[in-house]
Amino acid sequence: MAALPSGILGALDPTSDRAVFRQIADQIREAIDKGRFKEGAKLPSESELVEHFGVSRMTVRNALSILQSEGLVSSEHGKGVFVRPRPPVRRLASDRFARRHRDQGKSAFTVEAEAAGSKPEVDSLEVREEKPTPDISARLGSARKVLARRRRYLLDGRPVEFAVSYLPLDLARGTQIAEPNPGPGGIYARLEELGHRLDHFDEEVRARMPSPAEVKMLRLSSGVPVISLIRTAYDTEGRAVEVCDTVMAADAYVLAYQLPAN
Amino acid sequence: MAALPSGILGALDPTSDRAVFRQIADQIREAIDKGRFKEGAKLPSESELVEHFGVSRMTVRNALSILQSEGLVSSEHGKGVFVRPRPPVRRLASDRFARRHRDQGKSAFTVEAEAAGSKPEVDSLEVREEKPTPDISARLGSARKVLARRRRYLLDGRPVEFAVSYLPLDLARGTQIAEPNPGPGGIYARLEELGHRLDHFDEEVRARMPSPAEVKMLRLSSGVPVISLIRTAYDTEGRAVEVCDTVMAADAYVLAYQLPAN
DNA sequence: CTTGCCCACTCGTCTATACGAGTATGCCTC
DNA sequence: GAGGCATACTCGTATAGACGAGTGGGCAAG
Repeated sequence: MAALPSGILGALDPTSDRAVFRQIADQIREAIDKGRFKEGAKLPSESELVEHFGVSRMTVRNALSILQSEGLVSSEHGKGVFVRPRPPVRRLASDRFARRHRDQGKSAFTVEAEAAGSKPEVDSLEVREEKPTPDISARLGSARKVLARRRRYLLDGRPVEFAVSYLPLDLARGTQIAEPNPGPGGIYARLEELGHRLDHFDEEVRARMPSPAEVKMLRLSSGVPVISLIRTAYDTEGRAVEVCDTVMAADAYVLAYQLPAN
Repeated sequence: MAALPSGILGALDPTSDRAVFRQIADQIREAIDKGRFKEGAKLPSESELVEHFGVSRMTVRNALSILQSEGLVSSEHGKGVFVRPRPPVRRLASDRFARRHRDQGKSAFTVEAEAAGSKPEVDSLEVREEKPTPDISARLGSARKVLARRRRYLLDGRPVEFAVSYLPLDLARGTQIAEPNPGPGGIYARLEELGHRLDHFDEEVRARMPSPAEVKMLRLSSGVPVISLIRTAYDTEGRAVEVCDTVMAADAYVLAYQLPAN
C-alpha cells in the first residue's frame, strides 16, 4: 500500500528539539518553495507521508494543517492535498474612479475584467433602506437612514469581492441609485447628475482573517486573509455622499496607489 | 477537577450534521462576539471544555485551533487560552511622505508614535550593498547593484513592521544614505539634497499569511495576516530612486489613502 | 520572613485506532 | 457501448491514552 512518495522529501532529525510535525511541515514547505512540488500539484497522500516519515497520521495532519493555515496548500476531500495555485490577481489602480473612466456604459469592474480576458459577474444584488451602524452613520455625517446596495463580484465564476454601498437616504431615495441597475457609469455618475460633483475619496485599508460568513460568501480556502476597504466619497461641498464597505479575497487583489510627494 | 465553565456556553446539537468541533467553535465564537468573554479574558481550560461538552480533548483542541486561525484567540503554554486583545492601530496617512513632514530632525515613525503616546524603537538596522532580486531590479530601472537598508520598527516593545529600502548603488554609495543614521528627514531628505527632487510614490498593497521567518521577526500570533507594501519613489526626472519593501503586522495597521475624483 | 521546592494546573506533542464521507476507477451487467 | 455498482483510494471526524513542558501558588525548610 502506498508507494514511496519519491525522493522529494528527506528524513527527520531525531536530535532536533523542533517538533516532529513542524519538521515535516518545514520539509514540505521547502519542497514547495523550491518548486519540487509545483503549483496545483498533488502532495503525497497522508498515508504515504505516514509511511515515509514513520509517524502517526495525526502528526502528518498536524503538519499539513500548518501549511494550510499559511495558505500554501489546500485539501480536497476524497482527492488529496494540493499546492494552492496563485490565482490571477486583479489590480485596483488609484485612478479607477477617475471621471474619465465613467463615460462608458459598463461598470468599471466589467470593463476591466473583460480587458483582462476574464468573465465578470455580479450577483446577490440587493438594494434596501436601513438603519446604519454607528460607524457608517458617523462617516456619512450622522445620517439616520441610508440606502444600502449590496452585491458580490465574481471573476470566471469565482467570487472575489463583496461590497456594500451606503448612501444618505435623503439623497438617494427615488433616484436611479435606488434601482438595482444604476445605469451607465454607476452610482457615481448618477450622484454627479444630481448635482453632487465628486471631489475626492478617502480609503481605509485593513487586512484580517475572514469571518465564517465571509469564508462562505467568498468561498475562501483556509489560510487566505481578506482585505477590508472602506471608501468614503466626498462632493465638492465637503459632504460625504457615499460609504462603500468592501471585503476582498486577499489572494485575488493588489491595490495600487499613487501619492504625491509634496 | 475543573469546575463548571459557567453558564456562558450551551450544549451541542446532536441532530445537527455540523461537526462537533465546529459547533464548539461556533459557541465560543458567539460568546466572544457577544462580549460574554471579554478582550484578554481567559477561556475555560481545555479540560473544562472537555467536561462541559462531553467530548475528547482532541475535539476541543480542534475547535480552539479554528478560533486561533481566525485570529480570535491565542493560547499561552502553561497559562491558558485567551481572547486576543485588539492592539492599538497605527494609521498610515497617504500624506505621510509629504515634504512638509520632513523638516524635523526625527523620523516620521518616531514623531508619529510619540504623538500617539507610544514608545517607538528601531532595531536590527543593517545597511549593505547587494545584488537585487529581478523584481527589485526591474522596479529600479534594471539596477544591477543596490544599497539595501533593513530595519525593524517596534511600538512599546512590540515589533510591528519590517522594512527594506533599496536604492541604486550609483546614487547612494558614499553618501549619508549609506550610513546607518541617514540624518534628519531620513533618506528622502538626503535624496532631495542630492538633486533628486521627489515627484511621487507608487504603492502596491497586498495581504497574505506570514512566512515562518516573518512570524518570528514580527512575533506574530497565529491568525494574524501581514500587509505587504511595496513603495517606489520617483524623482521629477521620472527615475525610480528607491524601492521600499515593507511587511506589517496586519492587526497593528490601517492604511489611509486619499484619491482625487478626476 | 525569605527561600526554594513541589505540585497542580495549563497547553504541546504524539501514538493508535476507528469509522464516515467524498472521489475516481474499473469491471460487470445489461 | 452505456449504465451502474463495487471497491480502493482520498481526507474528515472522533475517541482514548500517554508523556512533556511552561506557569504559578502554596507549603515547608531554613
